[in-house]
Amino acid sequence: MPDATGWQPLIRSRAWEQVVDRVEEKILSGDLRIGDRLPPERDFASMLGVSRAAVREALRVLEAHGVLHRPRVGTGRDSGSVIAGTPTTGLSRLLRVHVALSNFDLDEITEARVALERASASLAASQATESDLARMRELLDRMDDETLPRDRFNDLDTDFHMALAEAADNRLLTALTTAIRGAIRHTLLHAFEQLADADAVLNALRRQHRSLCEAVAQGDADRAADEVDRHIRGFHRIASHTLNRSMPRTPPAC
Amino acid sequence: MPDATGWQPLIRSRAWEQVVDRVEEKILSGDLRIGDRLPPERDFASMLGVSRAAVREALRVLEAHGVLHRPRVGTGRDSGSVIAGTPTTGLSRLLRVHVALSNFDLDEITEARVALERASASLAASQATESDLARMRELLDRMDDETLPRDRFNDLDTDFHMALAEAADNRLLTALTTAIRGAIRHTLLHAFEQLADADAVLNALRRQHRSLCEAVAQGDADRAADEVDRHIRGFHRIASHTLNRSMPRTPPAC
DNA sequence: CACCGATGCTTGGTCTGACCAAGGTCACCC
DNA sequence: GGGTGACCTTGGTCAGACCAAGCATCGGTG
Repeated sequence: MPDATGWQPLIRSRAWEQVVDRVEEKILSGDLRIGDRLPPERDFASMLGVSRAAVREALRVLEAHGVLHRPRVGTGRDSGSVIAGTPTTGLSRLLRVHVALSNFDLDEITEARVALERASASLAASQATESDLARMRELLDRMDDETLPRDRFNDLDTDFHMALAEAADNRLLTALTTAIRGAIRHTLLHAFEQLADADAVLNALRRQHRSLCEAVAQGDADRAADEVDRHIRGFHRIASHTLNRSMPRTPPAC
Repeated sequence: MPDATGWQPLIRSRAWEQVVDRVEEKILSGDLRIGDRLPPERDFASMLGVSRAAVREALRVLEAHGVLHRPRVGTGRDSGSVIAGTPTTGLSRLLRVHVALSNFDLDEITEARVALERASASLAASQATESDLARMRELLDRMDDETLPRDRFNDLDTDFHMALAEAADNRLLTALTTAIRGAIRHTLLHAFEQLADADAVLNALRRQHRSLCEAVAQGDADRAADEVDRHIRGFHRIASHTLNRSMPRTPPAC
């Protein structure tokens, strides 16, 4: 929106920004696809008429967004900077740090998780394959181990929810679910470790997972959505209660 | 997951990655908050024992993720790199480029939109303020203008959906909705411009918006969710049909 | 002929040092 | 007192250099 005078100051875009834009243009227009290679940094720099440093800063941005693989040295077939298409890592990192900056609190995240996972659950119910179900059941079996350390349980829990998202066969839902889950991993783990009545809670989680899994297997989309909804909100209630007791206040800024 | 031998190759992390990690640690631990300043690049580099280039590459990554404001030169109060907390820009850019890389197709995106906006709509229905409703109605009034160019209509449509998300008072839902909408802005605009029976479609959209807005105003969460669901799926059906006719195939890779 | 090691090229990772431009500060001069 | 110009700080950019890792090639050795 222009300001009152209709004029706004020019923002000179920096060299590396223009490099990012060029690459993104090529991707948007379909010129660059997953697996394609960008020119070597030195060549690319001279092609674009900028310094190698500018190119490198641009490549770092693209890599951080999951657009490029970690570059490899040498002359091999996949040496250099290769177009990737792995949004999850960047997405997760981005969400995690913004969660830490308290742009998003746990209530908001829970609400979004419920929305996304309800959708995953009902899609999964209508189209999960046998191998999807087998994967989910295998994870649940491993979670039944009473001697499992908390962090392993938490990781398996994460894997289960990711398996559910994958069963929905929707990569965006999967990526968002994975990213959000990754972003709050530490928070959840902390909650797990502080649990007052841990065994009861863990058993409740196991029962809810089984029941969700059953609903998916039976193809009951509505029940699957409701199960995952109750499951997430239930644990969130316990977790936020636990966390509030152990960290009553965030320390004030200096 | 470790490989069969239980050993996996070390991945030496690069200098700039360690810088990013340091900054993120400080954010995760609460040491750095929104508005705080990082040291000047030169000082920061010598503090961390790396070159200025490494620091700069790290700052670019953080900036791309919306963690830092665009740095300002000079000695002013907000000169240098300031912690930001603006996830939407980075999120949108990230999603857009991954949409272009066909990591996500329009069906998947629509499903995710429906999931997120159903949640927004029902939350909004239960807690929208008068000013939220006024904002939404004002946008709808402006969309009634028959002479509006298609791109303006599209932008107002976007604004309406963002206003809905904001009425839900959940910043994560808002950020995700905005980012996804931004990622498919061009696609939707293209669909708008290719519409066969444009007036009929636009009028249908207007009716659906009004009816959604009414449901929110009446506090009817379930109806609001269903309205937005039908609205999004309906337009998606038309849009994908239109787009398929105008661009029957993506050209094969060379 | 098959195998293997040395050598050299390509490529990313890093650092140093330099210059420019923009924004602020402050002392000096009218 | 007010303007103004010198100076400092800070990011933006570049050139050039060196290192280490990965590959390819070639020549020697069995």
